[in-house]
Amino acid sequence: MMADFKHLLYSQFAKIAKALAQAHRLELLDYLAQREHSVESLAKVSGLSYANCSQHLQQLKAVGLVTSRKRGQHVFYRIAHDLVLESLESLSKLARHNLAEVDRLIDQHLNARDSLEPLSSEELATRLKEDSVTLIDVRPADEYGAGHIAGAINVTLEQLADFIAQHQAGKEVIAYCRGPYCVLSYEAVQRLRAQGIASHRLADGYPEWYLAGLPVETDQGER
Amino acid sequence: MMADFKHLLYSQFAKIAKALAQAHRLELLDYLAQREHSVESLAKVSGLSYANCSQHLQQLKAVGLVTSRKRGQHVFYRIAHDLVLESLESLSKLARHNLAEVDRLIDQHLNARDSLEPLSSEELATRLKEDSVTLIDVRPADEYGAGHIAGAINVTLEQLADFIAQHQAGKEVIAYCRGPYCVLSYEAVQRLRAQGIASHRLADGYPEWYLAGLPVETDQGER
DNA sequence: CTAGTATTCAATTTATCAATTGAACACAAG
DNA sequence: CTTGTGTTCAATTGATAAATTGAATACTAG
Repeated sequence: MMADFKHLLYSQFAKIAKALAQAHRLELLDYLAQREHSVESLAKVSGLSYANCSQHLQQLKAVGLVTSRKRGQHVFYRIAHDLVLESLESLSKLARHNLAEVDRLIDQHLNARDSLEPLSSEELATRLKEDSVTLIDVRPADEYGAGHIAGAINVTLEQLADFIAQHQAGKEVIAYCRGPYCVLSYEAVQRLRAQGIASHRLADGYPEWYLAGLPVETDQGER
Repeated sequence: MMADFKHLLYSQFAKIAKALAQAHRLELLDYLAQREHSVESLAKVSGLSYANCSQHLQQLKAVGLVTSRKRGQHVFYRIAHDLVLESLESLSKLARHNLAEVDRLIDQHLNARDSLEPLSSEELATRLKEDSVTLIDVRPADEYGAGHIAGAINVTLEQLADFIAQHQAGKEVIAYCRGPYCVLSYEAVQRLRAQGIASHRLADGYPEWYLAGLPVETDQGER
C-alpha cells in the first residue's frame, strides 16, 4: 500500500519528464520561453507539420507545462509558469555539464593508445565470416593494391570523411594498416569514434595477417 | 551550424530527460539521493530483477546522472554530482505544482498532512541554534550514517518507542526523513503526538537540506 | 450562408523502449 | 582450480511513442 503510493508518485513525476524527453518539444519550449506563440508560428519556425506540432503542444499542455488561449482562429500557447523555466534551466545546466564531461572522457579515452582495444587476427577472421564488421585498409592505395586482407576496402585518411558520410550506421568498423607500430589505424579509429561510429583497430597489420596464412586479395585477384 | 549546435544540445537534453522519464529510474535515483548503493541493494529495495535494475542503472550512467565504482564483487552507484540533485528537486517541485493528481494522492495516503504543520528548513535552522528542539532522523541507520543534518540523532520507527520512553518532557521533537514524499516522518510525528509529545515534521528531507548548503554530518565527521 | 484558414482528431506505420530470460563474465573464498 | 555470488550482456517479446496522412472542427471574413 505504501509501496503503491510511492510508485504512483514516481509515475506522475515520470509523466512530466516524458514530456521533456523529446528534442522537438524542448525546441518548442525554448521558443515559448521567449514569448507566446501560435501553433502556426511554432510549426514554421521548428519545421514541424501543423498536426505534429499541435500534438506535441497538446502533450506539453496535458502535463501542465504550457497553457493555451484561443483568440480568433489562432490558438496561442505559452509557458505555464516560472517553475517550468526554472526546471528547464536546471536541466539545461545538467545537459551542458554532462556534455562537456562526455567530451572530456572521449578525449581522454582516445588519447590512451591501449584503450582502443585492438582486435586479434583470430577475432577479426570470425567477425569477417559473420559479416558483422566493415574492414578498412588505411594504407596508401598502392600498398593496398599490392595486397590486402580479403574483404577489406581501401580508405585512406584523406578518404575517411567521405567514408564516414556514407557509412551505414550501426555496423562496426575495423581499421588496419602496416603493423603494430604504424599510427594510421589509430588515427582512423579516433576519427571514426569522434563521429560516433563504433570502431576498433586490428592489433597487427597486413604483413602479420599475410604471414599467418589468412586470406588475402590483390588487385589482380585472390590468393 | 548554429542550428546544428542547438539541435545537438536539444538531443543531449532530451537524452537526460528520457533517463528521468521512467518511474523505476526515478525511484532508484531517490534511493541514491540518500547514499551510495550496490546493484543488489537497489534491486531488493525496488523490487526489480537484477538484470533490469542493472540496465536501468546503466542508462542513468550513460547520460552521466550517476557514477559507479567497483569494490570487490560489488558495483556501487552514486549520484554523479549536486546538479543532479538540483534537477531532481526542480522536477519534483514542478510535478507537485502541476499534477493535481499528486496532491490528491498525498492527501489520501498521508492523511491530513496540513495538520502536521511542517517546519521549513529556515525555521529549523534557527530552532537548532536556540537548542529549543530535539531533531530526529527517521531514516534507516545506513542512510543516516552516509549523511544527516548536523545535530540530528538517528531514531528509526523501530527505535521510536524507546526514544519516547526516555524523552525529556517539554522539549519539542522535529522529525525528518528522505523528502517531502517520504512517509517515515509522518508516521513518527503521529506516534509522538499520540504519546503527548509536541512534535512536527520538517517540510523537506535530507537531500534538500544538503543542497541548501546547511550544516550536515556523516559518521566520519562534519562537512 | 459560404469559402478559406487555423487547428485538431483519428488511423496507420515505423521506431524506440521496457521487461524477461538465460547465459557469460568477474571476482572472492574455500 | 573450483564453486558461489554479484553484475552484466544479448536476444526476444510485448508495450509505448513519433511522424505522417487525410479528414473533421472551429472560427472569420466576405
